[in-house]
Amino acid sequence: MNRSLPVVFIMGPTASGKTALAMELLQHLPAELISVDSALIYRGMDIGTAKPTAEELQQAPHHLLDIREPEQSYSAADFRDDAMRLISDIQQRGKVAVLVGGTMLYFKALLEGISPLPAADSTVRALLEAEAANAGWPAMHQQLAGIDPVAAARIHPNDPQRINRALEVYRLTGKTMTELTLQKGEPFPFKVHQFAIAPTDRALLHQRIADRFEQMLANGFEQEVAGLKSRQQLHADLPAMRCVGYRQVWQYLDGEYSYPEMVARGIAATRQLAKRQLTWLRGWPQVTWLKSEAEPAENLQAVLSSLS
RNA sequence: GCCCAGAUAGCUCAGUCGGUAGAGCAGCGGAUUGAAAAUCCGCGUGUCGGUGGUUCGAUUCCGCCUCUGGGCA
Repeated sequence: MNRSLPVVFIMGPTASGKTALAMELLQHLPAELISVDSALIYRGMDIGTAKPTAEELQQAPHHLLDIREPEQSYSAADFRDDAMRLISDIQQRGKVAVLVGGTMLYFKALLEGISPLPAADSTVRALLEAEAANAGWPAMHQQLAGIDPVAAARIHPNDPQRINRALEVYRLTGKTMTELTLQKGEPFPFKVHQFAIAPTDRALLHQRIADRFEQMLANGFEQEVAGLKSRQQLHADLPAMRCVGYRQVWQYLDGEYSYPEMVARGIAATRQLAKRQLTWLRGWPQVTWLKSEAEPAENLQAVLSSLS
């Protein structure tokens, strides 16, 4: 394996122009793209995820797109396995792997590796959910405090997802999450050049988000969700159906609120996603910042020159 | 033109029996180890529409004005 070839990360909040930059890069570099996005993995979720179009994909194929049905699960660990394998493959073809996306936990899992924790187990999760429905999450948090006080101190009593996971780990292995995470993950073995792209002005990002959401609706987003909603095996609690925009359109179709309110909520949810992505990126080590509003050639040049 | 009801945070609204005010949403900051576009935590000064009056003191009571709904003409 040729480990002297660099890997490029292009990170950034939603609607910042990551895809455009990656596609531009592909014109000037022998490279392949890997998507780092927990929503783009789903087949049939195209409009609301702002998935690159068929023509764009023709010109710039992305790995890790359309690899799951909406009812299937995926995880940071799955992503890490997939991405590591793909990077090796790409390098063996003598090309640069360019990872583009906004799912920051996935980038982190790649960079720092992950501790040897058990995979999610839907049976155990369902059991814990049932217990929680009965006893309440505060009681579950107390239970966790008895098993793994360090984790309980770290996890807020109102955070059902993390309480559930910590209890799941214990029931599956008989070991606490705290004990298991003592063993750190494998750090990223490749040389990496990291870029983050975002508008300098938050108001500009908000404008781009609003414009894009309206465009999605004009492109038939509502019909896309209606189609998913009609599928027997899909329901509102699925991770895929909790994606930004999909959740709001689903609820609108259920009559929970009006069309204008759906639009407002969808846009707000997207802004909140972008803010969380920026929180990850702020203070991210060794990252070079690019501006969404800069000339494409300028950003392209910044990336290319770092590689030479 | 007349009558009624409103006018308080970016939005929707609550409230102050007169002692300058607080919720939800939005927004902002943060956390983040197999659900992560998820999940969770923290942050509330705003001429209380304007202007006169009563009062030790008015966002609160009274008058007038402006604007917005609704009704009558």
